[in-house]
Amino acid sequence: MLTNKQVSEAVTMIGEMFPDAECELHHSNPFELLIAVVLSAQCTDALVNKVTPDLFNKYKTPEDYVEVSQEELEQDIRSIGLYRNKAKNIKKLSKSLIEQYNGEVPESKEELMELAGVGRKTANVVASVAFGVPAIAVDTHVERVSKRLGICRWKDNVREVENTLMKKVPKEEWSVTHHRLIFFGRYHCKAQSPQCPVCPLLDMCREGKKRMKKRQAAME
DNA sequence: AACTCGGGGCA
DNA sequence: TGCCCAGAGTT
Repeated sequence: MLTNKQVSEAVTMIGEMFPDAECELHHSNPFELLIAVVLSAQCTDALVNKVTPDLFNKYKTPEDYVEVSQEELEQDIRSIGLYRNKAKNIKKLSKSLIEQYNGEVPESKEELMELAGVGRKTANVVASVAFGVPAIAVDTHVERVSKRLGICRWKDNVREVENTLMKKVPKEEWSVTHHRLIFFGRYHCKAQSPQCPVCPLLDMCREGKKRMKKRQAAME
């Protein structure tokens, strides 16, 4: 397991690899971000960014989503997949916003997680990106790189990965940490093709060293 | 813990 | 054309 000092070194090095790591979803306010992150479940941000310009041009407020028919909303987000669930969740979530929060997006992770279609990851992204709440969103990228590097244990569940990251990274760096780990996982430490031979973190990476050793053995 | 929802993108 | 992508809800 990496020490706190090693984790902080790793995060710094990843920061140098991705100096402008930040939320890639198009949005201009907390409500749009919330919708974009809900839509992004189980699909790529790039795909979500293809539908949001038209979507946000058509729907400005929670009322707009409540008033539209389920079928019409489904058609508007059809290309991202899982569209029936997502359309249903967005209508339900919009209704909750109107009834419980005067049409505004709540700022706490706990309140966000009560909303339809909003789980741990989505709540953390919205809270941290839109409201500056300290949080580390653990998606599959963050989970994978945390396990490969040895920040946490292989058998840890999402909650444990999140807790370990929060323990090992100073609170004021949580938001940069989660964006950097996401970029690192998405573009470099990819699920099927980690770029170990050219990785600046190889020396401290548990999985990377194992893979390189295997590679070496295969060469001989 | 396992299962379901799903079309886009790439090889 | 088949595999990979990537969370939340339900049972």
